[in-house]
Amino acid sequence: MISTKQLVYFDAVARLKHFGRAADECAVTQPALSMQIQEMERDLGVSLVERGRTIRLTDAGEEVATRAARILQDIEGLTDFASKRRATLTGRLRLGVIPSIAPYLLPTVLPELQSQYQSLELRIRETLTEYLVAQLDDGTLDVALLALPIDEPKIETLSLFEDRFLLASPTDAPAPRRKMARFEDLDEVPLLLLEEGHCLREQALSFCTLRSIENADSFGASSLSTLVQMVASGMGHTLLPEMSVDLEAARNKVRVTRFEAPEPSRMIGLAFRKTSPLKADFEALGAVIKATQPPPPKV
Amino acid sequence: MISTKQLVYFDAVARLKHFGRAADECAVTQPALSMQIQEMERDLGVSLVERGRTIRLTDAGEEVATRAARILQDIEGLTDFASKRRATLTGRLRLGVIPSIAPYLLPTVLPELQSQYQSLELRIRETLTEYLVAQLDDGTLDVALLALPIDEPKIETLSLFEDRFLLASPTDAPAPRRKMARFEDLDEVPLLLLEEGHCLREQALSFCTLRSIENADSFGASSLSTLVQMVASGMGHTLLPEMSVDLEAARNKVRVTRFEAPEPSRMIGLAFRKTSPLKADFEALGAVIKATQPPPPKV
DNA sequence: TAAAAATACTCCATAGGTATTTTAT
DNA sequence: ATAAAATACCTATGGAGTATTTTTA
Repeated sequence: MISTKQLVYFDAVARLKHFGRAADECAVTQPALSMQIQEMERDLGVSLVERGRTIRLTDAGEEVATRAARILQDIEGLTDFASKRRATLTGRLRLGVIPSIAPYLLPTVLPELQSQYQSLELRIRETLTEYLVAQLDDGTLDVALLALPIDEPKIETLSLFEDRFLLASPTDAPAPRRKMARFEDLDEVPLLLLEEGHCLREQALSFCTLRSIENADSFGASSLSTLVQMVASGMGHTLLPEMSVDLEAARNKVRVTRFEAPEPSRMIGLAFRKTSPLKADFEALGAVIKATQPPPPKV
Repeated sequence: MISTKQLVYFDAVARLKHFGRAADECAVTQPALSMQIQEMERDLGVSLVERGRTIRLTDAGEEVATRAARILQDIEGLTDFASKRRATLTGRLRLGVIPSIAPYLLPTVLPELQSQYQSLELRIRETLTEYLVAQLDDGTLDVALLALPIDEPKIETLSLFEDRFLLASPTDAPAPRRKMARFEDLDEVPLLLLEEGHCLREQALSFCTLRSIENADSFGASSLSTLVQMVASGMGHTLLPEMSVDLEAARNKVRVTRFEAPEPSRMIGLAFRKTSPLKADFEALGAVIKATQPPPPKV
């Protein structure tokens, strides 16, 4: 089969009409180049060059030279493309985000990403952890931003930062006895949660005592926004991730209280196939996300 | 630089999504193929394949696969083109012919060539030997059909057949004493010739005695047709190449007589640069021309 | 005779093979 | 546990270098 080397050598001969100078341009000796041209003519079964004191391309040689030049351009195009892709976070990146993160982080993260990585083409998909993991698995997603841990053999994760849970209560509820909330406080009141499937629901429940679990609403809201509105209307209390507080507490009248140490929290991180060769890109992505977050809480 | 081998191997991997089967298809072992793919990724500086129990192309890998497939197609196109050109007498052939041959041979030769070599693209140029040789020399002509010998260091020739000269006389001239003409007959009559530059003029003169040369018209006709018309109108005699007799004598009233042995003749042949790699094609061309000629004279 | 390409030969890089290990599921 | 790719190591092909010959103009 015709090699790129032969195409390069022949292209030089076609342009310079001189084996010696073509060899110089290709940084090889004249016999080396001559041999490759002969081999190429043998492969093709056609004379490409008419040799004399001065050389000339045959009619077939002219056509082959044209085609060779085009092929070499395409190969250059290939390497150029690759050299652009060498930089981290370029090209298409399919990012999945869970619903309890997306509305709070993306508004700050996306502009930052676009400004730092102009050639990044982000495709965002927002759905539950379960589906994100399945899509990572079947290759329809490159990376997911969600709450850790993810316990899947094929999945590797990267921790980014802790996101504390705060207690959200109706403003018309009795004023708290302490400045800081305690888990036992939940025993006394109805607890509102997201619907089944949201990891936030399970995480919240994991901090509760048996009593408070019995208080939990078994229907569940379909979004944090709805949940906060329910709290504001006095239907009960809930746990809110800190990243959502600015947005959700601002537009609803709810009282937000931190818990006593140890404060409950979720770990936010990235998940991706452990076979993915894009780990470096995901680390860069993680750095950008982390940078948009306020500094970690002082203990 | 990316080699065609790497493109072939990667194309197989991209299609089959399996190193082992790709290696089979390429008739190499799996490690050999794996090494080339790794080398290609190193060259490009980009991961192309995500390895796991089952493999997957990266986004960059998909793009590279598309480009690679196209490049491989173009290389195939190149070799296909060459394999078509492998046959003799295909593609462009620039053929020069002298004026004293063209009108008599081409009408039979060209249809025969076209029927035997459909993919031959003939370009015909008709001019004097001197210019044909110069154009062979500077590469604007591939081969010329003319009268031999040609004495040029760069030019090689191929003899095809002898073309006898016959004596053409006005029908109103005194009836010849013999059935066969003799050179001395020319001493008695005015001799008409083509104008300067036509090899036919020099060839005719070379058969004549000093006496008959003095009879020669010093102006000269610009074509054989004109010359024969001049003979027909009684202005003198001339030598006609046999190949022209059917056409020229038929439409003019002239008496045509063969010479006694040794009959004067010219050798018709092909001329081309001795460096030309198309000699095989010229031999095929010569064979076709020869085949259109009547069998050689019996001695 | 001079310039250029072809040939002869030698050497080394590397592609490819075999055997084995590592990795992923 | 198994399938698949990576690694280690070795061999051999062939690409490239030097020196020389042949050919063309």
